[in-house]
Amino acid sequence: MLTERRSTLLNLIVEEYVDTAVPVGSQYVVRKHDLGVSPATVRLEMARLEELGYITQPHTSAGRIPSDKGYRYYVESLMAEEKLASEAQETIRHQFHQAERAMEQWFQLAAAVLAHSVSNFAVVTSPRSKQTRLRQVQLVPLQDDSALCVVVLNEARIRQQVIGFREMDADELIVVANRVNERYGGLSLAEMRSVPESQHALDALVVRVLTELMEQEDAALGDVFRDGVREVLSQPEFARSERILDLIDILEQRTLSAAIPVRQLGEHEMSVVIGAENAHEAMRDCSVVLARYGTEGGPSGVVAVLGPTRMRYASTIPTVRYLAELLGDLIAHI
Amino acid sequence: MLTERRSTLLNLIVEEYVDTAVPVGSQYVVRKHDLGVSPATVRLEMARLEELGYITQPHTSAGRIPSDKGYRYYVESLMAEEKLASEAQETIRHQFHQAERAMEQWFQLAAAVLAHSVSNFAVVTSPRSKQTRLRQVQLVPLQDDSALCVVVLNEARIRQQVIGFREMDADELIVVANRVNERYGGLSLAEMRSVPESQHALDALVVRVLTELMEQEDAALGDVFRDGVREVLSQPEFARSERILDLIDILEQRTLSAAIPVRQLGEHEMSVVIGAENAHEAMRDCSVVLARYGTEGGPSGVVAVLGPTRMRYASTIPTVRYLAELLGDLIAHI
DNA sequence: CATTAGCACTCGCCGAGTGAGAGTGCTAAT
DNA sequence: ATTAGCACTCTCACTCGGCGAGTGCTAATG
Repeated sequence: MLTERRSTLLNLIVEEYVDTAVPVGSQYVVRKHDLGVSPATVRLEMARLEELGYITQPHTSAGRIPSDKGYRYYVESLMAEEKLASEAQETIRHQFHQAERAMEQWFQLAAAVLAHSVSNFAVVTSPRSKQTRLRQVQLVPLQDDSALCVVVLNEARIRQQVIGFREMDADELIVVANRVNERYGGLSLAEMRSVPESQHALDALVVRVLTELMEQEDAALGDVFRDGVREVLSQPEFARSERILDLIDILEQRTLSAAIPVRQLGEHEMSVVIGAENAHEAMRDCSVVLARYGTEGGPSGVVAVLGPTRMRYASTIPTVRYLAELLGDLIAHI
Repeated sequence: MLTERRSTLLNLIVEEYVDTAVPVGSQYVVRKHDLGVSPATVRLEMARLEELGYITQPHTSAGRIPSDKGYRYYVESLMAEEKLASEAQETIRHQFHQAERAMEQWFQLAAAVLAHSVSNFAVVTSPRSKQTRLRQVQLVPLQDDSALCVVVLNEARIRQQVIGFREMDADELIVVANRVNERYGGLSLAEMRSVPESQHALDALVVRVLTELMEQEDAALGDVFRDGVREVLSQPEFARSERILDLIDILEQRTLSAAIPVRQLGEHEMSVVIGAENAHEAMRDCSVVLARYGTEGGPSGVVAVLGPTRMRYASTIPTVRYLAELLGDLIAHI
């Protein structure tokens, strides 16, 4: 625990630095917010805070900047979460009403809105539940020897796959689809496997495709929607740096799931990962704020923001939380 | 037309500069490729080429670099297209065989392969034909008052939309879907509109959703797959520049369709847009190489590469062409 | 004992100055 | 038409010094 004075000092340093991106000096602190003490005293306290590991100097004779530990302390003990302005809430809510129908767009929209609100990179995954279940299969004839297999899974997930056949006709496809739906509709992967294999060769073929596909689904996260590369890259810490490229790689690729530690996140929980706490090398000076959204036990997804460690936690965290709630409400109505 | 000597000189300058990104000086040219002339002569010719607008100097006492006009002349009259090494072809072909089944992934893969092959940003759009046609509709019950409307269009395009009903039961949905399929299956938007409206309220509702959706489809390009932000941003021209951000914006957003002039591109044609020929301000020193792929009169999509004007046209163009052919073959087999 | 004034010291950040190198254009000779 | 020679230009990299912000230490103070 820190003494009262050190706490307020650390608080000041974090907020000042987050605001300006300039190392904070003792005189500046005293001048701007008048604590009743002199710069010298502040320096003493700063030296102490540095020994304890909460702040560092980029070089001798520069001001202090918060260390990862300092940010962590700030987030956990000092920060006063800024309430989301009700107008902001209204704006966000409004944008969602615009696109009510096309569910696919919700998540993209969520990512865009979030990225814009917090001026950083945002990620939203579509919700899914622990177990994939088959809802319905449809076989659409393409050419003489192939058909499109349209698979509807729980949570309105849709997958498609081309299947090649020896020969077939359109009517038979309907029969096959009906049989498969009857036997396998509503089942999870494990349950499907316990059903004895059909004698009909076509059925078996379709089922094989289905199980393969559902295996993949069970392993994967939801679809990932991102936005805000521009926002995060206009932050001064990335303006002139080769690390940008590594970061872009992370943001762009599917490596994303590695960067964002979704797994260890319970229902309705929030989590903040700061700087070197990140698994990924290139994210040493980034932080991630993430929240799970969704219904208890039902399908759930993730909302996350990625930015420099020097991030406005006090407003980012509530915003992420708000969006998670919003998405939770939305999908509850499906 | 340029004299023979000036042509070869321009050719040298372009290829040298493309390779090294360093302005090309007279002495260097003479030393490296021995034309039978002195630097002074080369300088004279260069001065002439500059007057004619094919090359420029970044500043007095620097070497010359090609202007947009110079690149254009190179592409149209000088360039010897490098044949794609047959191993490279094999590698690419091989990667496609890996992912034979999941058609959705083809285009993403194509973009990735292309971006990697040419070390620039790549875009691939999924194929679609001039007119959207309805193939089949499926209604999947979600809750008591809503259903998922799964729409299969031509070229195996799938769209989904949630529809809310007053009330309904699962069996009725099947009946509705069958009726709609019977009456509207295989029709284009225009044709659908000429069919008199159904008396069944549910049918009409579904049809309304369908037409709305197909309108959007007709207006939009295919799905867009991109890859290679990293590649293009590691090019030296973007390494230290604020224009990166604008460029990223273009690459990321849907503005993309504005950046890539797909419209004025006939079947099986290729097109190269150089520097200031681009509509977009931020793309002043970028070039785009694009090709249409697909079957005659049938569905078609676009393959494109975006990079700095200083791009290896001689290898990029054949690579783009090759990928277009490959994708054309692939989708011909659906 | 905590606080503070005073002071010497340390760095990073310009801005000016400099020399080297690469490249040019011009002129006069071939 | 070509080319050797030369003066000139401009960038780049480097150095040097002053400025300013900030620090840590010491000694004086309440």
